[in-house]
Amino acid sequence: MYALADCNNFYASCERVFQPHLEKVPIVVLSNNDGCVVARSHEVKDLGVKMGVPIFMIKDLVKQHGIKVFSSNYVLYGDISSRVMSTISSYVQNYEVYSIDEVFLDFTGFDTNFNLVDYCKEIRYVVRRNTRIPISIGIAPTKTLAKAANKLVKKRFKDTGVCYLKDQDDVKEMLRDFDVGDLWGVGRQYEALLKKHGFETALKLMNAPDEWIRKNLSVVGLRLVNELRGVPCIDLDEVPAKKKGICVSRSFGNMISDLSILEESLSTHANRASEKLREQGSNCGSISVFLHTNRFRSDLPQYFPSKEIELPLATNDASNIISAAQKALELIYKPGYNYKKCGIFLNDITPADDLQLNLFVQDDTDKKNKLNKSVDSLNKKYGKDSLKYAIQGTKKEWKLRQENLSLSYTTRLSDVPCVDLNKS
DNA sequence: TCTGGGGTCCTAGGACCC
DNA sequence: TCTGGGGTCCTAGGACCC
Repeated sequence: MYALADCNNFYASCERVFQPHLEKVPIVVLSNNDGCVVARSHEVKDLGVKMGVPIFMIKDLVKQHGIKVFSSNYVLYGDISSRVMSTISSYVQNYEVYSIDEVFLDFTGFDTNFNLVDYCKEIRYVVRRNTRIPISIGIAPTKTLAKAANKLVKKRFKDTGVCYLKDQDDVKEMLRDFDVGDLWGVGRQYEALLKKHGFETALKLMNAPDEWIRKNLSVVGLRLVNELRGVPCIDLDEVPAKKKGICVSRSFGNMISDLSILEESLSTHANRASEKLREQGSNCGSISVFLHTNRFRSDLPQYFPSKEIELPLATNDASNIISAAQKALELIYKPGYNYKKCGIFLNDITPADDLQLNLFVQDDTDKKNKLNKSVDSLNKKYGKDSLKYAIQGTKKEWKLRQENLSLSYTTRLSDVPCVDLNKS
């Protein structure tokens, strides 16, 4: 048995933790740069606001219903997520943190000793008590079915918050009118294809012929169908795998044409990317830099260049990666365009302790390692970018738009809420 | 005026080897 | 007129996830 626990309207719920007066108020949280709606409280969902709509398209609705709008505050969400995960993980030996707001639990053997529904109700209660975050839990014999069960909670088991598919009879019963497009692993393309061929529900897909699935949805689709049949094909990944590629990119608050400002922004991304590389103990063998103009402005000239640079020695050194990024940027930069976004990819990732030397290249890795280690520990102690490279600049003319950012209630001392005991 | 930022896996096809 | 039978590796593109 597996369970999937997920946080309801996670980002929106996080904003409510320290502003409880927003409990019944409709709220949305926006993507970076205050662009699109990425989280909605249930009041907003009821108003018909879809996931991912640009906020400017619903500004009338916002005004009319007094929707509270938040910029995304990933520091807050990340911290609350780790509190939720640590509470849940105390109930089970093996678990997989699948995303910022979801965790798979391995309940193998639990069903003989526990009433799983009661057990999960207790988990829900304690998570809510410890963190104030509401969660839903789906339980079933495979991860795909647990995902589906979790989805069913919101439709049919709102009051208990738990849905348990004990055996294939439960599964068949529940999947009879489960939209095939709501399954984990069925996106827009597959949904259209499946419905065109008469597989409108999860139950119909479960009974589809293997050859047809293999041919049209590849082995990934076949795994999905087998999981629906109760045959586990997707393992629990307890240790997150090392990234095979690392990307850091951002849109700019405003369009930018000036090379020196692009350099500041790109080197900040390059620096961050090198930090991610060091965090997982890897080197990269090549980098690639890209620029984007604003694709929604059809009235302006468009330009989407990118450039890959191979490094002489695999590295995770910030200065090496920043200077390679700068070189690439100079090769693709053209004046006269209004750029909206830039970013860097790190590729050819290898373990840092497994460095292939080059007869013709001086290896100063040890020296660089010492420097990076010092910089990383200073930034850990004093806060992000306390110590940074001069090319990153200080003015941040390229910074994100974040007009409705909440405080970092749990991670910055000056933002910690105060309680006046005399008043209460 | 205003439209996010990350990732993974699989397949087909081409280039190459003997 | 007739032109084999194995492989590997890489890349681009397309599907998916949050």
